Amino acid sequence: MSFEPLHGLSTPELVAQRIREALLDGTLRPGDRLIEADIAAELGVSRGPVREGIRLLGAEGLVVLRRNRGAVITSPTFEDVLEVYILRLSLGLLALNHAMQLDVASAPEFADVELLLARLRDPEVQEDPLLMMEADLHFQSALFDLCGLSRITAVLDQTARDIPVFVKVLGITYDDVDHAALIERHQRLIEAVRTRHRADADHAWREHVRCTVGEFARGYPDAQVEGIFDLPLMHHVYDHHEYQG
Amino acid sequence: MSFEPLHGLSTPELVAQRIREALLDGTLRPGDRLIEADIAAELGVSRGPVREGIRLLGAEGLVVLRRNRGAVITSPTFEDVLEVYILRLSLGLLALNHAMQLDVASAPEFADVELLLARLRDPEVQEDPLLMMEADLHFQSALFDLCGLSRITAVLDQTARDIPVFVKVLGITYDDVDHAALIERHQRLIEAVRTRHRADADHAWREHVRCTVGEFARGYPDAQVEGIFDLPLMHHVYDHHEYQG
DNA sequence: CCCGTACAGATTGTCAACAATCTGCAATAG
DNA sequence: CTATTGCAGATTGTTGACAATCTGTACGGG
Repeated sequence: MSFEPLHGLSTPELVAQRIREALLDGTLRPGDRLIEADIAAELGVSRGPVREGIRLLGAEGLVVLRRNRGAVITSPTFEDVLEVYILRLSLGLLALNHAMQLDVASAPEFADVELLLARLRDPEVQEDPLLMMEADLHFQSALFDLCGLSRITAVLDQTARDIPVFVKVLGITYDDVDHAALIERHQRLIEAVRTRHRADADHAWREHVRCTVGEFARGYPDAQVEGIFDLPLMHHVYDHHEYQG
Repeated sequence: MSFEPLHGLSTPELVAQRIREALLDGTLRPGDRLIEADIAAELGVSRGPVREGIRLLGAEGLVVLRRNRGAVITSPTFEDVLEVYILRLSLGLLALNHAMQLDVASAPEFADVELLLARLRDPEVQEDPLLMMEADLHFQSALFDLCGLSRITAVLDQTARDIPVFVKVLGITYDDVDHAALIERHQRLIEAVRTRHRADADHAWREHVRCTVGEFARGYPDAQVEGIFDLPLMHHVYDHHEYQG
């Protein structure tokens, strides 16, 4: 047996999903307005759920909401992508560290994480860059969930939903990514978490973010990455122990 | 002249605000259900705006939403408070660091931050612990806003809204806080940002969070703070430069 | 006596109509 | 000719009614 939960998504979530898809296939583009009535008519529902769905996207930062003036698709810049990755770098390290303070290797969820990593090896997934990116983010999300800090994982998940849209909308090319290297990094990451080797986990996650952003920057015309990751995240510059007591 | 913006809050925001206030004065308590129709009747509006307001609180983590089953006030634990402060510690450091990479001392907003700090010295504010806490968080919010990273400040602001409610609901006592010391720390923090002395800013913010949490832990019966801030945030344990290149 | 089912009340989800607000354009005054 | 004002259309905000779903209780079979 083992059934899927019956209704996966509520109507507003479905609406939000549809709009995200429209962004990914280019039907909707930055600057476009979202008219509640039009979307409602198109999807065959009333304005209520559509309104809620749009608010969901607003909270996510995918659309800008202005009172009495409706919703407009955001026009993200490469700096937005950088901000998202700064968030993911920092909160990812928090999540990993806290996960390793628990006995996470023996948790049943840990097996799921490994399953999701295996999916990245599927040639069919590797075929489609978007699919690959989504599978990658899905893996990362499951890994971070192990820490059990719901606010932190909520923020991480939010950024994860933004990434594919931003990449698409900004026209970032990421076709020539080295899948083998990516999987190798993730393998090291997961192994570090299992054995609770914090230095390795820290290293692997930093490296992954650095590589991903570097890859994006390569495919993107005018990227200004310096001063973001190289000029350190500040907490790292100065020795932590200086501040004890 | 110079008028205030005419309508400050939308109806849903007003509803959310009212519910927060009800939590702060004890009218609403953890585990209580929020019935849309009841609240609507009480506030003299229809269910629509009330529904939206409740969703706002849901996104904030103040209520738990379950499909078709309504909203229930969360029953936070002290660990929730710790998670919030871990987030604030980490993201605060990011925000400060990025603010100092800009020429922030000459920005007009910087003067506002100093004004908000001055408010903490007002004896009338110091009288009321809740007022003091809100003024403090307001100051911090303005300070972090200087970094110009909207996603990061959005998360910080969200946690700031949670804190007073969590403290009240958990029955945390914080009456005997040393106001002078708090202001002194903030003064050092603001000075460090102005002079772009990153080590000092880093130190001051860490210390503030550590003191605040320590204060809460003192007034709270069974607090388990160890292993959260002392077992480091991970990024700090290992030298950053080890990973360069 | 225990378990599963059927119902009734309560509550959320959805809808379509109405009111309030905004935007752009045209008319008007200076 | 430029700037302000007033309007019409478009769109969001709000409302009350209706539909779908959930919760708890009472009933009936085992």
